[in-house]
Amino acid sequence: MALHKREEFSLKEQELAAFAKALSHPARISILAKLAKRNECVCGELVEALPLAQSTVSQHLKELKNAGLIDGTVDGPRSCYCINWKAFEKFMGEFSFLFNKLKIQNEKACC
Amino acid sequence: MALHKREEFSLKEQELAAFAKALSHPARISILAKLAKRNECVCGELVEALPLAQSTVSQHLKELKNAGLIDGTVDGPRSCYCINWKAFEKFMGEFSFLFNKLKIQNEKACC
DNA sequence: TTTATTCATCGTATAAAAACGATTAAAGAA
DNA sequence: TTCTTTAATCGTTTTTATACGATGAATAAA
Repeated sequence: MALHKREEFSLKEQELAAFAKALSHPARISILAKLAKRNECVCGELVEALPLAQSTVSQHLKELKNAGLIDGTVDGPRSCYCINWKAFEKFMGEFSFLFNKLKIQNEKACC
Repeated sequence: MALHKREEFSLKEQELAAFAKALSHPARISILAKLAKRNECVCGELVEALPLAQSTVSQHLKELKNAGLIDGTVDGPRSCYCINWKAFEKFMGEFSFLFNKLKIQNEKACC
């Protein structure tokens, strides 16, 4: 019985988990890094640079887009993607808030 | 054919993805947050605080431990867990390096 | 108009994750 | 020793993720 229970957690927890999930595959990390460096930007370039089929890359791009981490624009027959820095900063900030802040208060070992 | 291709990416990309994967479930976010706040620390307390069965919580703890994000100590019949801040900082730093640094250079929109 | 090119989507197959109950192992209490 | 408590592990089921080829839609070129 695998009734998933994601909904039974707080919205903040679900949001952070969803963000992390978008980053949880090396292909998506690689895509984001390439977009950050601006070497590749168009879908076809990403396909060439990755060891995956075109349909698979397209699928990963869709997941990143659904998570709000990238934006896509249609440029004729091509699709161009770029990082949504605002979303990225938001999530990184929330992780820092949730953990780093508390870290300072609880530097000593626990058990 | 789902021959997974995680190995075909760089080690750094695989490491970051593995870190993100550990954070990709709200239950694990919740566990980490509780450990950070030090309200709960012992496995049994976490089980009470979460809407999951004991075996499921134990499984999530194991994943966090395998990812190096928490440490566990046996205390008699109990198990006590705490966050590995060093690992946490390492990964957060790498994400910042990979994205935030480049962000400064490429503030303008892409496409 | 016809033909390529580019990419998203669909359908499908396999692998991994998530969840639980049952069992096991180890420590403490009776 | 026997019983209880605590938590890890095992086995199983269901859901989700990953990956690809094939198809389709839209633009550009011939």
